[in-house]
Amino acid sequence: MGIKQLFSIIRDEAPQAIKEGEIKNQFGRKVAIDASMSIYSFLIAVRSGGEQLMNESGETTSHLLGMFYRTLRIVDNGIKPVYVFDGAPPKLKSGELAKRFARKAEATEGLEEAKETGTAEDVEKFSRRTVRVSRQHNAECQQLLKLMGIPYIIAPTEAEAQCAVLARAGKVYAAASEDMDTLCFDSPILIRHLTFSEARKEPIQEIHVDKVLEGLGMDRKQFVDLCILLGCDYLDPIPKVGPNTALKMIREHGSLEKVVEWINNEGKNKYTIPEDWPYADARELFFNPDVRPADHAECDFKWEQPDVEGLIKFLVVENAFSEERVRSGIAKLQKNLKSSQQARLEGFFKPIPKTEAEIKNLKRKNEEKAEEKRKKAKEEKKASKASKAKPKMNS
DNA sequence: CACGGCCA
DNA sequence: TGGCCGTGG
Repeated sequence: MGIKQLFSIIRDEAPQAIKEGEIKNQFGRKVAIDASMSIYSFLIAVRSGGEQLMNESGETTSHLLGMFYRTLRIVDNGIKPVYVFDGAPPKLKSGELAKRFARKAEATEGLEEAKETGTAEDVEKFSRRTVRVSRQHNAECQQLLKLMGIPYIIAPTEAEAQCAVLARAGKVYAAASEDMDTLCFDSPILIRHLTFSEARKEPIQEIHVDKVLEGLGMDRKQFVDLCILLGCDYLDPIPKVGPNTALKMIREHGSLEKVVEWINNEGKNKYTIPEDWPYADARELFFNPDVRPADHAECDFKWEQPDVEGLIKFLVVENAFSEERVRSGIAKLQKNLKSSQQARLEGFFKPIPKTEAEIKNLKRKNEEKAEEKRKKAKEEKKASKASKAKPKMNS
């Protein structure tokens, strides 16, 4: 899922595109978060004894707990999140792609089921693999966010694409996601690991798409083609094509059309394009996703006071959360909303006046910084090559 | 996953 | 102070 190995390519070929930092650096920023993806990871990770957390009626609460505490942490760091939910799965012209993938998903599920031998470990594995975000999970999280005063919007299709639209329009600073696909949808900035910088040791990464293209020496179309070649959500990968080959192919041939043509002729002894490989449709999904324009009313959002009684009723009464923890969480929401209003009043977020001279100065400084980074990165690359160190990197 | 409590 | 581990619902 997602684009495998894209991150390591960017790290190697366009290190200037990745800025690393801590969550404090994000203070005061608005970010768009792919809600459905977050919910999915909560359903998988928030467990006790291998089982999802539940309320007294036996209904899952893992997604609510994950979303509640993660959002609190984000807000507590002065970040203003807007959550974006998936709408319908993307419709392709033929609708074939979606169907094909639904079948494939069912098939793997069946396989897992067949393999299941009944040991506790297998059951747990199985239950994790068959996790799907349901309509109810989404609705409950939306209810929670509403009560928390945190805005959300529902995308026509893919949340990633909608996040990118918001970021491009400047309605948020960045799209926050673990999924590199967001870059294909042309979000200017992608923030990865937004939440787990303090908890784990890993830094927050900001990936700047313009720098990615610059470093790779590609235009956006070639970049998307590269991503498709690396294996996107919609298409099977081409056997024997890994990151190195994919990069080489796009660089040598310039486009997927040419790559396919080459494989079908000169390259046919080594590579085979999967039988059904509608790459043009996949590309179309990245270039013309079904999204709401940023100036649309549905893309208006604001942060509001939490509904204290509503939250107590929903989380404590209906879902067995600890009242004490919920109340202290609410206090954080109130405090941070107040302090961000205060900051605005005091002109903390006052836009920097951009006179000609200032812009020039800023540009010069950015150039210098970039140059310095490039130098440093080059040296680091040399050093790591010399020592043959293989940096570990997993998505 | 996120938190808090515990211990070195 | 920070790393580990149990608990949350």
